[in-house]
Amino acid sequence: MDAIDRDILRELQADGRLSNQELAQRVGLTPSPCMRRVRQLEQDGVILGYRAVIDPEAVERGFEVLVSVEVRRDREAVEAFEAALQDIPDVIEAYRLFGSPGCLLRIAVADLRAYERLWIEKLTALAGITEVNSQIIMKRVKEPTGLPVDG
Amino acid sequence: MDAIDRDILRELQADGRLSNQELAQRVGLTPSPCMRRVRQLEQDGVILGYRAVIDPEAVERGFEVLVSVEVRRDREAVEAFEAALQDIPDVIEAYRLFGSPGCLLRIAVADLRAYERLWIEKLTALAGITEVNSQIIMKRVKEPTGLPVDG
DNA sequence: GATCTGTGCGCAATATGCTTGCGTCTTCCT
DNA sequence: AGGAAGACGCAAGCATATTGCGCACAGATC
Repeated sequence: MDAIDRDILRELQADGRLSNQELAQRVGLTPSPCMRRVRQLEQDGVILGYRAVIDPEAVERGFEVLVSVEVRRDREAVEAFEAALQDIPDVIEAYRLFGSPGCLLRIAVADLRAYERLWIEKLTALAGITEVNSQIIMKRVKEPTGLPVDG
Repeated sequence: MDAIDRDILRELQADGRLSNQELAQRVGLTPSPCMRRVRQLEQDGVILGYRAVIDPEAVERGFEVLVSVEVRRDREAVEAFEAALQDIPDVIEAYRLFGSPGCLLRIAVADLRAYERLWIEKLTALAGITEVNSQIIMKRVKEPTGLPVDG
């Protein structure tokens, strides 16, 4: 993992569909060794995959909410809760935290009405929960644009 | 935007480097119309881009922290704060919220030591802040794997 | 109910880019 | 200083992307 590899990571993070030729030119290599490096990075698990980024509005997911959840502090409740999360597609992302809240969910739905329905039908119905606190996102201040690659 | 378009979005979200041939086969089309649809989705802004997903551990960013920040409630302070965030690469993602906390940051650094340095050098140094609360992520319960595409 | 029109599919040909084997150079270790 | 391993660049063969064209289907109009 040298400077060129890091350049490759930066470029592919910005545009995952860069052609090998273009990528090679940008990092100062010819196509052959460039592709070998990419393959190597993929095999080593440095590059986990490639993903298209979709506009949430276009697929009716423009309304995002952060939900703090407190779960009863016993193993069964936690495991059941986390398993249940997997089956709610609206839950985009979930973290278990130290301290309070015990868990944070990021949820994407169409609008406030859709969130109300999700809240009443799914979230409050989850077992072992002692507290639910919804916070609507006013604005995304910084877009997740990938990890910084130092060096 | 019909059922085939949604299939395309699902497939490309799962693997953004799918060849057009393979993609066409999966959604039940021949390569030509399939590529035309993809181009259209790109032009319409439904597909915002493509991105390689990198293992945070491999680039020294395996230690993630969620930071709640309270900012003084005046326009200048908020704008200065949000502008300052843009210049801290360790801040991967930032949301301005209704209610409390006023702002939530997701931060990725190498380890606890690196976070301590960031905290003391950058976070506490930000102007207009009234409260900073760091929460270390114990576990990512649900991986962000893209948006669900209904239909 | 027939015709017209617009939209979208599939086919085929061209061009582009990917992929692999091989020779050469550098670098590091002994 | 010599040897070996790793990485680069070149070139050839091959897969894939890309474009223009003809055709079929659906909706609207008369």
